[in-house]
Amino acid sequence: MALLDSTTAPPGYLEALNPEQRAAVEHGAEGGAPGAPLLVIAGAGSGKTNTLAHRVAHLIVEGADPRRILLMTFSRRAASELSRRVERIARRVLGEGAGALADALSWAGTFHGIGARLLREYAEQLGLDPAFTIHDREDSADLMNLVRHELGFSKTETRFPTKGACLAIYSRCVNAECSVEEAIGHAYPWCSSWVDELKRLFGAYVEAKQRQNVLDYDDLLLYWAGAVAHPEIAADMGERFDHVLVDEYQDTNRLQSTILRALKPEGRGLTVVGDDAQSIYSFRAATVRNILDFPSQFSPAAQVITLERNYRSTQPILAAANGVIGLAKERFTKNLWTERASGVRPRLVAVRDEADQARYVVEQVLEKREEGAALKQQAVLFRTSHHSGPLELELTRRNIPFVKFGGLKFLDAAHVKDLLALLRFVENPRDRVAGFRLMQLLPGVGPTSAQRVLDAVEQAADPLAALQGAPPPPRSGADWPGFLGVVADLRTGRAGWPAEMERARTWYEPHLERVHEDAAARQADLVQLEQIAGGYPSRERFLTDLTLDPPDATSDQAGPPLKDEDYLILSTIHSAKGQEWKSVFLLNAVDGCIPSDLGTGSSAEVEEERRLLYVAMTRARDDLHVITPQRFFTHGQASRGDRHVYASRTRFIPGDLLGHFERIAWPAADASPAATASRTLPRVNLGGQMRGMWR
DNA sequence: TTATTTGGGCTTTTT
DNA sequence: GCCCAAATAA
Repeated sequence: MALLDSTTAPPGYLEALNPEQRAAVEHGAEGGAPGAPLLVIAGAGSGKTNTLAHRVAHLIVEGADPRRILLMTFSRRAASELSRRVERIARRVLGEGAGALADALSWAGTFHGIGARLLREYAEQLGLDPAFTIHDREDSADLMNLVRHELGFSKTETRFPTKGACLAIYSRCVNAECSVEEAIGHAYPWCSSWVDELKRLFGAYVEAKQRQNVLDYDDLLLYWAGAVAHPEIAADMGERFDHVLVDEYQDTNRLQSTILRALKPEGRGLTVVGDDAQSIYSFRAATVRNILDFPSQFSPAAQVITLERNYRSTQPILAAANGVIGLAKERFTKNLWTERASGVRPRLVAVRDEADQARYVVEQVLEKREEGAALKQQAVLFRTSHHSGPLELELTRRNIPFVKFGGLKFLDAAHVKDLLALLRFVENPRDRVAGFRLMQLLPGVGPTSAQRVLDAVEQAADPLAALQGAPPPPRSGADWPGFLGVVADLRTGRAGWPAEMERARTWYEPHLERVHEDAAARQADLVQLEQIAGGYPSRERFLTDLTLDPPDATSDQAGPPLKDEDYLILSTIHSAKGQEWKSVFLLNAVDGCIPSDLGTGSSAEVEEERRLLYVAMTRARDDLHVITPQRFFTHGQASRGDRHVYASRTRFIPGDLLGHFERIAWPAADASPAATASRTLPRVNLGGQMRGMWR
């Protein structure tokens, strides 16, 4: 590789890198000035984060201004991890005075977070009110539903798509930059008779958002792309950043690539990093074309550097993972290799049902802990959030602390949403979804009278004055002045932030007690929310950051576990991206779960499910347990019912790959009739049976 | 007009 | 098991 012929010895802090990593770090970095575009194909466990951190630190050491570096990652967790590492490296090279440098790395975050920041900054030029509030997915669905009702689509002869389906189609149009017809495509065939209505609905949805001064997730990218479609704005924005680095590029969509190209048309100073074998977000319109087509978008073409040496997993684990991805229909990259020899193959564990699966995991986890592996070094991964249900029960019963990533979030709880709606309504009184939710908390106020008040508010030049002056809903009684009072108090901001959280909570608590039976537990959540609020400088920052980057873990305890506490990690495979653990347990490695029976429609979907299994397996450093329960109890029956179906090993581990695994049955073979019986029963189609239950 | 009940349809992954 | 819409009760 021509890049490697640098004649001078590397600076000390680059010595630990292998030649390819070093090439990626040093590419076009002389003097810290922006160089030619670079694509780094980084296989799983190939030291990607480390390389990226070294590249950023190296640029700074060479003289680049950290305030002029834009660093976009997939989650803010990844962004702060990266910033921390950059700081550590820079500090080691530049000495203690470097502390301020990493703080200056202020443009590190997700695409959506950076978009929100830039849009507020450029709001005036773009004709936006900088006080816009941001709707999360549920808020967006609620607004879509309001518009759907207004247009009369909720009572059509044949059923109109649900709010969730409408929003999903809309979102795909925006993110994939395609038409409604294309978005419906094969993913939503049952909606194809509604194309004209959907277009009308989407038009009205956009108008509603604009009247209310709210943006949804997609808007953060869409308005950003719209802004940089104007060359003057693109030039101005692009010039603010000498270097633009994007992580997990395989999971970006067309809209994001449009933004990047507008910011850096020549590709100068542009670095993207990713691995097409780990592309698992196509349901969010991510496309591997972004990474595959990147080099040829520029002339001369971008330099490509491939990292194939894996530092994470033992050789047997890697062999099994390579075997799985080797069966993929299309392969664009490499086989990973490692020097981490081991005689222990990954385990393929057959258990009778999900309860045994949970017991197996607990037994193994405790055994590993006895051997010295902290719980935090061990993770249990699964395809969908509810797959961990039986395990969570078992962990709770055995008093083993755990934290779960993915699936339902803290913020999705009704009481948390209620309180946030109040803050958002105060921040932006035109936000109809917030107001609508809020007013209906008052006894005697339903949809009709809430709408009436909101109509008055929305049209007024001064919405808050209009609210205070609006005729009270007839049956709202003394609660109405109480509501107006809290809104007025919070609006003046006299109490200051975060003290106003307490004011908000005091107002909400009586309503909480009336509406919910388990008020005590929910109150604890709100106290916790108040603590989180204390970490933010203002109400606006709190609301924005919380919607763009919600706390993504839930645990069995009331509060977040303390830093020094030990707990087991439970995570969806999607949320496990970029992470690694000493031991990994993969639940439900059976057809119907992986691949999900919903994801077997097209070959592209099946291929993505295969990559999902690959991602899960490559998270493991030392040992990997792939578990296949044979019997699933079906839902929709009394808890003591015994209706069940049988599942077979995932199609992604066919017979010829079994040699990569140590196959065991657990509990160790005994003569119990159930265990024997299950092994002699025929294979059946789990997905088909589950669907058939509802026909 | 609001609150509650009932019946039918769908059920993933997330910024 | 959850969401939604229509029906029914207060």
